[in-house]
This record gives sequence, C-alpha cells and structure tokens, in this order.
Amino acid sequence: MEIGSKYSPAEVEGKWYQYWLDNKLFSSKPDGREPYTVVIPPPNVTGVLHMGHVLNETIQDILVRHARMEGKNACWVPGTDHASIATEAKVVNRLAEQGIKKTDLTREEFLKHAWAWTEEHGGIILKQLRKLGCSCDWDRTAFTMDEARSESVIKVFVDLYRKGLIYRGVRMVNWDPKALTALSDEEVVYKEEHTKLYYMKYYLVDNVSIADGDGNVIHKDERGYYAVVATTRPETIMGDVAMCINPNDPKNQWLKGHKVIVPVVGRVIPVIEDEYVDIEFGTGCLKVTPAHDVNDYMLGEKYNLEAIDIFNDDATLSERIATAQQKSLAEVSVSDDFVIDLQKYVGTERFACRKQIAEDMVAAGLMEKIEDYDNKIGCSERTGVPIEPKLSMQWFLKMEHLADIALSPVMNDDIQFYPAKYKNTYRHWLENIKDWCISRQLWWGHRIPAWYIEPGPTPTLPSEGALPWGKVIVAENEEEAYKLAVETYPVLKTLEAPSGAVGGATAAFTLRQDEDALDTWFSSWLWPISLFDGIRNPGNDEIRYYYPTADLVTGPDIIFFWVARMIMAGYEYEGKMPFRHVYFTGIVRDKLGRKMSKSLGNSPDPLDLIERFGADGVRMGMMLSAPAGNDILFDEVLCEQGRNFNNKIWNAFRLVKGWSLTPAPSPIGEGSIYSQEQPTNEGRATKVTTPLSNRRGVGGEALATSWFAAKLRIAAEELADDFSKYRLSEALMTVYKLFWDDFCSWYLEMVKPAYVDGKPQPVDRATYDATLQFFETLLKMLHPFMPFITEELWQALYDRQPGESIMRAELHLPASTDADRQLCADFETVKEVVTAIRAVRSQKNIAPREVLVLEVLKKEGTDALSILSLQSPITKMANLSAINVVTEKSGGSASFLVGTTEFAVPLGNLIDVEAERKKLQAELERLEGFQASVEKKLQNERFVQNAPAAVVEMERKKLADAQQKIAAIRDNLASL
RNA sequence: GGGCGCUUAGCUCAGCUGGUUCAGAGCGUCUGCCUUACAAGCAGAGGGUCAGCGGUUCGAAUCCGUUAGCGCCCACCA
Repeated sequence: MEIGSKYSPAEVEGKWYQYWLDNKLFSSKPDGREPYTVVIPPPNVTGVLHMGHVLNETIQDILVRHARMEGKNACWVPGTDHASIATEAKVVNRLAEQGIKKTDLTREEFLKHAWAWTEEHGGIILKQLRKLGCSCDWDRTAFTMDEARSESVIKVFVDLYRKGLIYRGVRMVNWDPKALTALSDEEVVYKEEHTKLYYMKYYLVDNVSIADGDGNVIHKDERGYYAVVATTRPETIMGDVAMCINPNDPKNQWLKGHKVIVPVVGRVIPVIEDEYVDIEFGTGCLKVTPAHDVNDYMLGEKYNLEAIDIFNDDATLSERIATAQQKSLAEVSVSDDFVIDLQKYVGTERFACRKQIAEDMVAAGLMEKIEDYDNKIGCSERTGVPIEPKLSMQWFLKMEHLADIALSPVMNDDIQFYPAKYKNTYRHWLENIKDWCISRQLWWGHRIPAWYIEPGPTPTLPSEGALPWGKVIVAENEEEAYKLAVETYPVLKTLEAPSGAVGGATAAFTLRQDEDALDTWFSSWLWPISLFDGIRNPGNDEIRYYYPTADLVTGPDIIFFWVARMIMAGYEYEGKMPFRHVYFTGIVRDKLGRKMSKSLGNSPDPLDLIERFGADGVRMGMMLSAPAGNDILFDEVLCEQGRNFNNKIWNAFRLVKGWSLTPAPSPIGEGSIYSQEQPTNEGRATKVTTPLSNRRGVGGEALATSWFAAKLRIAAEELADDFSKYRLSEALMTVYKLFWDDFCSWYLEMVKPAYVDGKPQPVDRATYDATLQFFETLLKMLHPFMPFITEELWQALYDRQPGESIMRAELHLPASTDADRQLCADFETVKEVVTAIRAVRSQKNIAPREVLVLEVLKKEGTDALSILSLQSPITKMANLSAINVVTEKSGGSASFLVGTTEFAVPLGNLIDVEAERKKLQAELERLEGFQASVEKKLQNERFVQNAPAAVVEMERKKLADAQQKIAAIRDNLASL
C-alpha cells in the first residue's frame, strides 16, 4: 500500500461518514442492552453552525461514541427548534426586503412564508453536523413543530390548564416593542447604560404657606411650593396618577395630604404614602405610573389607582395621552404655566419623546436639574431593544408546584451537574421563581389551544345576559372545544342548533381561537419526553427504554430556560428525571477572551476550519481546552495541533505497515535481539567487568512489548476514570500523550527494525502482532475524539468484514496489576537513563549516530546491577555499543545520577572539567540544602510522633538517598 | 444590593482525601538536528515566593480568615 506522508482528511471523512450511514451504524432500536440516550439541544431550525455548536456537539459525540464502544445501545436523537421569536423575526425581515409588511398578511399567509423559509433553511445545520462527524440517529430527526411534538405541546397545555396550573390574566409583563410580543422574565437581559436622572417640579395645587423646620426640605419658587421627583423616564409622567413618599421620611413630611400637579400634563394627583419608597434615593418622592413600571403597578393595585397606558404596542406615544390630559384638565383646571398640549407628542417614538419633553420642561421652568446616571436597562434578549413594562392579558403557568418537584433531585444529586457549582444557581432560581408568561404575540409557534365563545352569525338569543360570551374553552382542538363548550354551558344548547359543521356559518355561536402562540420553551421543555412520544403515547416501548436519558450537554445560559423546565416536565409527566447528568459547557471565546460575535468578526466558520484542519483536527482543537464549565479560549493553533496529531498517527501507521516479517515466528521472551549483533565499540577504553550480554534473558522487543501492554492497561484505567468524571479534555490529553510519547517516541523507537546495508530488517512475528494490537487499542481509545482517522486506520490495520466499524468495536483490557506498575516504574528508569545520555550528547554536540559506551558504577550497598535487566532498550535508544559495569569509571567521562545509581559516559578529551565541576558543585549544594531540611524535619520530635509512620519512613529514605548521592558527587568531584 | 466562582510557568489549565526527592501538563520560547514513519518532525534545555497578608497543623498550592484583582449569576431603588 502506498501512503503519503501527510494525512488528507478530506478524502477520508466523506467516505466513512457515508459508510456509517449506509450501514446504519448510528441507528438505535430498543433491545436487551443498556441504553445510553442523549437528546441534542435542538439548534434553531434556520440557524447555521457556529463554534458554540462545534463545542457542544463534539462533546456529545464523544460521549455517545464512547458509550457505544462500551457496548451500550447508544441513541443520540437530533432535531431542531422552531425558535418562535427568532425565526419569526427573520421571516419578517425577509418579507420586508420584498416590500411585504407582516400586518398586511393574514396569519395563514404569513405561516406559509414561515414554512417556506423553514423548508429552505431548515436542516442546513443538521447537514453541517455530519461534517463534524456527529453520530446522530438521523432517522429520528425531529422538529419542535412537527406533528408529534406539536400534539404533545397542546396535550400538555390542556392538561396543565385542567390541573389549574395555567391561567390567563392581565399582568405587568415584559413587552418587546420591536417584536411586538410579551416575553418571560428569563428573556430579559440587563445592560448597563449611561443615562440621565431628571429632577422634575411637581407644584402643590393648594398654594398654602408652609412652615420650615422639623427636617422638612421645602422647595419654593415664584410659582409656589413644589416637590421634586427624580426619574430616568420623564416621558412617563403622562401616565402619572400619584406621587408617593415614605411616611417616615422627615424631609417630605410637609407633603403629606397635599395634591400636586404633574408638570406638562397638568393632572392633579394625590400624594400617597408607602414604605416601599426609598428615602435615600433622589428626593424621596416617587412618581407613580402604574401602567409602565412593575413597582408602580403594585402601588396602583394597593391604592386603587388608575393605570394610564401611554404607549402604543410599538412604544410610540399613544393618542390616549391627549385624551387623558383633556379628561383630567376638565376635572381640575390648572394654570397654563404648568401645561403643554400633549397632542404634540402623540406618535413620537419613546426616546425621541423623552428628549423632547425634557427640553420642553427645561424651557417651561419645570425641570429642577438633570444629572448623569448609570442605569441598568432591561432589554429583549432577542431584539436587543429596551423592554417596556406593559399591562396586558397573557397566559401564565404557575410555577410553585413545578419548582417544588424539580428542586430536590438536583440538590441531592439524583441529577448531577458538572460542574456542581451550578446547583446553587439552580436552587436560587427555583426558590425565587415567578409564574411563567407562556403566551407570545407571534404567529410562528404552537397556537394556544383556547377558544372564546362568541355569538355566531345567526344567533337567536333568548336572553343575552345569561350567555357565556367571551368565556374561554381550552381543548386539544376545535371540535373538542365545541363539545366542551356545550357541556360547560348547557345554555348554548338552547340556542338554535348548528347544523353539524363546527363553528360554521349556521352556528348560533362560534369559537374564536386565541391569537397567541406559545413560548418556544414550552415545547423544548418536553423534548426528552416528546422525542419518544411519551406524552401522546405514555408508557410506550421507546419511552420506557430510552427515558431517562443519560447525559445532557448544554450551556449554563439556558439553565433556567431549558434545563430546569425539562426537569419539571420530566417529573410531572414521567415521574422521573429527564437526564442523569448535565454537562455544562462554557462559552467559546476568542483567544483574547472576547465572546465570538458576528459584529466583531472574530468567529471562525467551522466548516472552513474543517476544510483546513480536518474534522478530527477541529474536534481535537476544541477539546484540548475545554474543561467542563470553563469558557473556551479558542485559538486556531489548537486545531493545528489537532491536525499535527492526526499526521503523527498517520505516520506511525505508515511505519508499522511498512514492516516486513521474519519468515518464522520467534517466541516472545527469548533471544531475538538484533542489537546483540551490533559491533562493540573497540575504540574506547573501558574497564570491562561484565560483557554485554542478555543477563536476565529478556529481549528488547519482548521487554518493550510487555512494558507497553502494561502501560496500555494502566492508561485505559486512567481514561475510564477521566470519562466517569466528565474530564474529557484530560481524557484526550491522556491518549494524546500515550500515543505520541509512549507509543511513538518510546515503544516504536524501541521495536523499530534496524537497517542493514540500507535495508530495513524484518520484524519478528510476535512483535509485529503485538504492535498491531497496540495500534488497534490506541485507535479505539482515540475514536470518540477523532472518529474519521481512527476508522480509516482501523479498517486498514486488518482485513475487515463489510459493514464492520471501529464504532462498534469494544475496548476491553484486563485490569492492570502491581506487576504492570512495577514494570512501568522500571521503564521510567530506562527513560531517565536514555534521556540523560541524550542530554550528554546534546551538550557535547555528539551526533546521535555516534555510538557510545555507558558505564554503571558498582558500589557497595547500591543496586547498580538491576539496570542490566533493562539494558537492551537502553542500548538501543541511546545508541550504545555496551553497558559496562565498572568499579571505577573512565577518566574524562560525563557522569550522571539516576536514583542513587551513578552512570558515566566516557568521552575522552571531550570533557570540559571546569564546566563539569561547576555543575557538580551546584548539584551538591542543592542536595546538601535538601538534606539539611529533611534532617531538620526528622529532628522535630512532634513530626516523628504525629506524622504517619509511612511518611516518617519516607523522610528517612529521602535522607539516606540524599546522603548516598552526596557521597557520589563528592567522589566525582575528587576524581575530576 | 445579594450570591457563586476564579487568581499556580510567557499563554491555557491539571493538581481529587493536607504528606513520595525543593510543584505538573499542553502550547509557546531557546539550543542542536533535513537521523531511511513523520520538519505538521526528532533530541535536549530553560521557565514558578502557587495573587498579598494572617491563622490552624509536625507538615499548606491544598483547610480557615482577611485584603486586592478578575469573572459569572440573581435583584423592583425610580
């Protein structure tokens, strides 16, 4: 097989993805195996893949592939979200480009456009996930607005309504004047802004004279006494119906019982008293505008004040301000000094109006002062415009019961959060939860299944007053609603009976469906259930098998929107948690720590990255810096590292596949060391006491092979441990180092055949087989992270049956043993010795191909000889001709310590005595310092008494070792 | 305003129950190598008062307190 020295992902990825699809390797059906279920956090149906998705989906794919290789029945269900408000906004924009206004369309026409848009863009993102390698069961692809999901949503709405958990009412809601819809509290984000604080004059209507003193702070000018009200929103004075002071506020006692004039408006309003008012803020006088502020609304309720809504839905000033002004002026007329005809503001936009009215007030002498002020403004998460608190009729879901059932499972870890710190956030939200506004004034979404009873076109009315006009009926469909209406209000039966057709032209009454759609999250919260049809078809085989799902991978930004609510729905409808673990990913930022955004242009296109580095490279780049819950500082350099790793794997494969075999298999454990045949270095003076020989009878390859087998077993356990703790980036790093350092740099270098006469020698069968098996194991360990290259090489490693895949290959290694650990520890010594010799080469500029001799100093009380059992790999890796045990090392040699054993490399006159002396001197000082500190510790009686025996013993050993080393270095120095 | 978290090498982070030879990794940096798998590579090296201060302990990066800086979440001070 001819293979290039560079891995080309593009050729490989498409091929294997198709192979996986063709062989249905992603698909799952309930069977006897343990299920492992993941539901995708559904991306917006019209969205495109961004780096956040790459992170999120890569993690899910790693978990799913890992579980699949553990022999579990892995099922990853993909799908998309209709994203009501976002998608509707996009459709509205597109229509606007075509010169079509939404308001000119009927609901049906608009929905046609929306569906067309969905067909056009829907699923693009799912296609992109395939490029990433995601192993979703595509046959299960769902959409929050497909039939099964829609019916589930409606069923749940009806159910909750009948349970009394859903109600309808006029409440202060967050109004998005751009999207023209109500929003839930969670959809409001607060932004810090530099604004102004306006201090306005509210003159007293009764021009009495007021005595100074008693702490009162009185304002008076030529027009009379006035109170000063501070506000950030002067335009809302048009809705003022009262002024409120704190009854305990000494500086405002004089205002008690008076009436004041709203400047500009001219309305006369009472001064009311409530302890809600903060004495410290502003002047302690609060204007009360029940229609436009949540707190004012509460005051309004409490003191029975009128709410004057001054805005249209798009937050322009309403005609109502003028009529309200006329009405109040008709009641109590005030001096023209204080009044401006509000008609001039009608139709202006709220911020323009604010500017204008402030200027007008200054001009009219009604403004005391204007100060700079930093304020937090609630804005729509979607459209970004400031929210307008607005009174409106909406549907709400009572949250108390749902919060109750959702709290404890997380707090007692039935559902585990990674990282666990989000438990606090979760608890705090549930403990302070408010009712969920679930209606949206949108068309794109699930229409609320509520109908209002209205007179039909041809009613014959017995007695109008007794009829239930306007009453609401909640049912799964219109037919049901009709039946229910008649059942609930038997009087409807007495009307002229409609002839069959529901709500038809002949009906005596009709049902008019509520215009509103449901909040998108009202469908997403059912996702883990509705994907298996558990709502429409409770207890079906799929829901019983796949539910609860295993892991949910999502961002902490939707912990309330989605995670918490899924937990509520899970317990309410299945009586069980929807998932066992939640893995919270961080936010993907650029390397400077900035959020990735279109406007900054700092967000790379994932598909472009995949093209340049390969999907495996991008996945690895993402995972290299992705501990759970931490933000990811993404840097292309990491993808490059990923690509380089792919290349490394590729080349390791080329090496192994290029080997030829010796004709007859040679048994492991005996002989077969070609390095024995290498010539000894006759040229260098040595005091040989032990000839180079295989003292303990184990060959180089065999030793390397048993070492790496042990290493693999230990690494597999580390890997399993990392996975169990969701430390995926550490798991990847474990395999990365295992492959690159241990397998390539040590193992392969140890077993790789030598060249004789320019030709590589054949490799013995046992080594070859073992190497291939190691390779296969490594590929399996890597597969969840890098699915494509591992499949490519796995397929090429051995002959495979059609339809076979590494995806379904299981990774079973026997448990590691103490012997394994001992062997690995021994090999650490090998590595240290080899590294030390290489360092000598590097320092002395000795080429790797120049053959050296190593001397081991045999001293009384030391274990110098044990190294000889490992001499074969050392000899090869350090390119030695011999390892000689000596009692006295050669003159002019570079020496080093590994453990307490001293080694020397004879170098003849290459040695720089002065430099060597300096080095030794430094090392000696370090060791003496260390020795002193250990001695001090051991002389401390409290340490010896209190510390565990093992720790004390360890210290004693440290001391003994240090003493030995010091002695060796002193000898060395003396001999120089 | 309330709550949570973070601060360890140039960068990004591990360090899990306080105790293996003065703290680890990856990347980057420096030095030397085009050595017949791989220069997208090989070999070697340097780099840290564990944010500051105080305490507990025989022993602290680790536990407690405190200060500073950073970040996140929640909240109706107009």
